[in-house]
This record gives sequence, C-alpha cells and structure tokens, in this order.
Amino acid sequence: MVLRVYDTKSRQKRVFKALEKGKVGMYVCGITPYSRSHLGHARCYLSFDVIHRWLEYRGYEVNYVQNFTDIDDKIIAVSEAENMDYTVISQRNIDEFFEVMDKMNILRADHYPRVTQTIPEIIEMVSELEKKGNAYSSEDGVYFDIESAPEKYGQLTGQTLENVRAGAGGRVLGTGTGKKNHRDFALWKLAKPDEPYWESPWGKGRPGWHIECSAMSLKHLGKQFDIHGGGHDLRFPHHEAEIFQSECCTGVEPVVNYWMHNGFVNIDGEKMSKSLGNFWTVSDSFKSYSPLALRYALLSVPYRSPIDLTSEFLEDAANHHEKLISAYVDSFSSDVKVDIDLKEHGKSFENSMDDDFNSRGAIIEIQKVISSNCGIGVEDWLEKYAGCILGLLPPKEELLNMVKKASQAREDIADKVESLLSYRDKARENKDWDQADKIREELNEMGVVVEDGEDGPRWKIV
RNA sequence: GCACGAGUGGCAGAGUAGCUAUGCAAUGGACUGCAGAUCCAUGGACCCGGGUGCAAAUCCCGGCUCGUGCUCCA
Repeated sequence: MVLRVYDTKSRQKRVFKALEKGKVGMYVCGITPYSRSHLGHARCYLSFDVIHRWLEYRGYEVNYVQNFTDIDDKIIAVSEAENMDYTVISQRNIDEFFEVMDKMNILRADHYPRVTQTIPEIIEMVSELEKKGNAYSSEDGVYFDIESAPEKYGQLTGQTLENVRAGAGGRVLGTGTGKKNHRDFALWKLAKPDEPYWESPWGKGRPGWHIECSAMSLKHLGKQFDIHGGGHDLRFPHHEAEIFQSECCTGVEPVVNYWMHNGFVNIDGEKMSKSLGNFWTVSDSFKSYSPLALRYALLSVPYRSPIDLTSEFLEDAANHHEKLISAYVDSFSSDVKVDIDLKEHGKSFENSMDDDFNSRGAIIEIQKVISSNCGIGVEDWLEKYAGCILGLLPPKEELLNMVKKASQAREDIADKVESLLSYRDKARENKDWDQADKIREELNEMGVVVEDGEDGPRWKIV
C-alpha cells in the first residue's frame, strides 16, 4: 500500500510523492510563547511527531522545521503586565514547551528557528515584496497588498474576496489603520514608544504575524517544500497569508505540496477556552494522567478529527495504556509460541498509518496484539510499532528497573503475606468466608491483591 | 450572513450500492464460596424527509444539527 496524505488545499487524500526522492521537507507552525503550553499544542505537535516518525519509518529523510514566534503583541502585553523583558517571557515559555513535549515523548524537530533570530531574512523578504509591487508602506507599517494577487485568495478555505467582510464582528476596527484594504495584512509593524524594535528600511519596528513563517520556511526548506502543518485554525488567515508572501516573493508555486491541519481539542464537548474555564495546560493534565497515557489518549483519534476529552475517554485511555505496558513487560520473559499472526497485525498497522496516518486504526492493532498470549515475538513487535512509531512505550531499562524494584518490594513483604494467606487458606478450608474475605481485605489495605487460581492463590502488589 | 468540514451502535472509528468492519465498554454464560483474571457467546448504528435503484449508511434533491474560520489562537 502507498502512503496517502490528506491535503487541505485539494480537499482530498493524495498519494504522497516527495519533491526530491527519499527526502521530505516539513514545516509546522510553532507556538507563540506568551503562556504555558496547553492540550491543543500537545495534540498538534504530537500529531506531527507521529507523522514525522512514520515518514522516517517509510524511509524518508525528513527535515523537520518548527518555529517559535518569540516576538508578538501578546508577548509584549505579558511582558508589560509582569514588568519583565519580553525575552524573559518567551524563553520561559519555550523552556516549558520543551519540558512537557519531551515528557510526552515528542521527538525534537531538526530546527527551531525564532523570529528574533530571523530578522534580516524577514526584512529582505518584505523588501522584495515591496520591490515587486506586492507590498506598500504606510504610516504604521508595511502591508501586503491583496489586490496585487487576488487570484491566490481562498486557496485553503474557499473564502472569496467579497465574502471576507470588513471588520467582521466589529473587532478589526482600530488596528492596522494604515491599510488600504481591510483584507491586507501587516508585514512590518512600526514600534510604538517603549515597544521592542529592530531597525529596518521602514523604521524601527517588528515583523507582522505571518511573514516569519514564510521567511523561516524559505531559509530552511527552500522555495518549495513537501509538507506544511499546523492547527486547523491557522488555515485562514495565517496559512493563506503565507501563500501570498512566499509565492509572490519567490515566484515559485505552489510553495507547499501538502497542507496538513490537525483537528481541535474539546473538553466535555465544548471548545477548550480560557473564558469557559475548561482550559488545560499540559502540565495541569500531567497531574491526573501520565504523559504517555495522555499521548495514548490523543493518538486514539485520527489527527484531523476533533477530539473530545471527557474523563471517561481519558480513563479508558489510561487503562489501555497500562495494559499495554504490562503486556510489554510480560513479553520480556515469554518463551511460548505466540498465538496470533504478528505479521498480519503488522501489515494492518502499516495500512492504517499509510491511510493518512490513521493512528486510531494502528492502536486497534496494538490492542489486538496485547490481548494475545504475549508469546515470542511480541516484545519486538511492540517495540517497533507501539514504541518506535507511536512512541507509547517508556524505555525498557526503566521498566526493568521497575520490575526489579517491584520484586524487591515483593520480597520484603513476602513472609507476612504468605503467613496471612495460609490463615486465609485455613479459613477457606473451613468455609469461613467472612474470615477469608477479612484477610483478603487486610491484604488489600497493604496494597496486595489476591487472585485465586487453579493452583492456589496468587498475589501481587499494586 | 458567507466559507470549509462533519453527522454511523455507550465511546472511538472503518466503510461510495448488496457480503458480521474492528477495538474498548455493556450484557449473558462457563469457571470461582465470593471477587478478580481468563474463556465462550450476544445484542446494538447508520441526523431527518423525499427521490433514483431489484437493492442506499453509501448516489441525487431538500432540510436540520454540530464544529471551525471570516478577529489573536495549535
């Protein structure tokens, strides 16, 4: 089966074909580090992490670029509110971003360019656009002139020039006073007093919101590249703006071969938002769920569909993840022949992933494999599919350590447990069920679970 | 209002006309004193209304609902 990828622009799954054989250039819009990372960020970078891993599994050499928009209005607002330099704010949130994403086993991209380190390239790009007649400067900045390339409008969202109403909802008023047309967007914003700034041909200022991604993708991936990703909300205006900027600047089109957008995160059926009070940062979520259980939950739904996180859904995922781990541990010491066809399940897993990276279908195959007898071959199978590709397994050494600690803990209380169990056995022989259950309850309180089997009771520590 | 997407069993999710999708959960049974684990089995769906067809979740028309975007947003 061949890899098929859903492309937002053509609105269909297309067979994936790299521009350069065996190589993939992938750019994913990164965060604006003005606050801590939330579950929406986690889903986005997790989705592209799995896409990244799958492309590599399929033999592509992936050049993965993810930016930080480390200067922007909101960062400035936070820095003013906290009376700290904006660089402190953005660095703090970038550090936090890496911390939580690392915990979720999200592999690092190859490059993490920052706006503040790409200013010369941005200025160059804006100048070029101005030179080509796609941009004009006005009293408060430089703007992209939509009228200079109207045919490019609406490529990702189907919006027409007429339909984008001026000041929708009355919220645009008061910004961008120098625009000729309300659809134009800022390439360079002149600094107000006390705002951070860089020198430019148009005066002291900073880049507009969209231009940084065009400049950084051009710098790292060239005039044309394979995949551009981001959250669903970025299609318009952000990604459409990028198409204008990049294609008008370089004259090469299309700038991007496959536009990929991940779906949103809802909480209990509602959009996650600060105003609804159901806003979860990633680190908040870690208080209730382990990073890998959260990863399991988020991968349980294909990346394009919206995901509704309810406590039932998350609990399920946490249980499944726990089962996965214990099946993996069980497989370490197994010497019996496995009772399922691992090859078949591997094939189904791969078919799912080839179908627009359907991690849901892939997880179903994992569930099938872990409900087998976990015989010979399962360990390798899980390491490959659940571990390397979906990133759901902790390192083996860590688990072995845990097993070792657990067996140590078991030894420490073994005598006591065994003697209690022998009392229980006697009680059971006498059919004194009350007494037997009482002892079992006592063991439970010690954290020991007793399970009666054909060859007597077995116990384990939970 | 306009644009884009979506509506399948408790949840997730395949499926572009005929054949049990599947996974988890649920229910029943077996095994257990009970519980757990395990095994076996089972039920249950295609937003609504029309139309075309021998046959429609699947095609056509109309409607409804939801999400997202049009404004900073992953």
